[in-house]
Amino acid sequence: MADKRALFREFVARKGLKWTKQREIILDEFLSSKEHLSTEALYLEIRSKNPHIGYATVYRTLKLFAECGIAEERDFGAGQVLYEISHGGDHHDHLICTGCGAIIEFEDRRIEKLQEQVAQDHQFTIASHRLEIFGLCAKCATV
Amino acid sequence: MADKRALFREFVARKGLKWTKQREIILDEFLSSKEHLSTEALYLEIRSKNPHIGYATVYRTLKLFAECGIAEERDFGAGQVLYEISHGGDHHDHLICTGCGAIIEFEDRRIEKLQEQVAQDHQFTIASHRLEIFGLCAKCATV
DNA sequence: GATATTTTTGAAATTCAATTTCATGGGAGG
DNA sequence: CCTCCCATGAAATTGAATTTCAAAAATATC
Repeated sequence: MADKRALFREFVARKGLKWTKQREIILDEFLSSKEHLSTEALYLEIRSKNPHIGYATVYRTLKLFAECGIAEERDFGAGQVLYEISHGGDHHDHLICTGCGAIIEFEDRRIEKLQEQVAQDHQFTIASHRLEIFGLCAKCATV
Repeated sequence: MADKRALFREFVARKGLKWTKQREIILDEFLSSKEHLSTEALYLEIRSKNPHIGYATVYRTLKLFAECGIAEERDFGAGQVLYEISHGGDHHDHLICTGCGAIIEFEDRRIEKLQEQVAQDHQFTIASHRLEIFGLCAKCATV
């Protein structure tokens, strides 16, 4: 994760922005998290350790992460955007458990290929895509 | 489309709701539209012919359409929900032009099959899914 | 290392669609 | 008719996202 820290520092420098204590704290907290977090959730997490950091700062910093490329914004239609750590260039999609909220990532080249074919059939140029499968994970299905 | 009208009337009766002039007008307007409409857009369209119908009524009626099954709610992440007429049981996905906003529907059984396979690999039970491909349509790509 | 310059911060305000409230109006059965 | 209960629509509320603005902090300049 050290490289992601470096990436963000470079990004901040390149854009003529400033390196602040808040950005460092938010970056560390974000990179050490494992889940898909909402701005609110990350804010609360940070708040518990650093009561002086405001929501707006977390919000703006997450936007910067996304712009920089170390984070990705995901809208699963639950009314709030979630941020996840960007895992390099390989695109992945999601299985979302409507029971417990768990989010499982997966990758399938065959599906991607078929998408390209569909796009071609419609003379459509792909910029991005998202595939989300909703249902129940193994744990929730047995309850 | 007459069958969809019948479906909604049945639904209204079954739920002990009432058949009103407003619901009839909104239903007709919705069924005669061809595009993916936001509540706001449908409201404005209806408003131009029937100034006495309120936004809340259009909003609530679209919700009823969705509950009844003659409409589907789609959230393409553009900040507002769009409604489309439900085309029977066959699921379809979308190509969304970020240039002109055009929405192209497509269907691909092979992709669906692969999704089922992925779900199985993760002991995941599918309830629904959505696949959206963003990019440029033929028209916008050449500009 | 003091000062000027520019960005950042955080509390509060604003936005915008979605959703709810509530008093009034309107169907359907008795 | 009349009574009950649902529907309507204007306005209020919600909730997340986003912006504002004055004070504070970081970098550049001398």
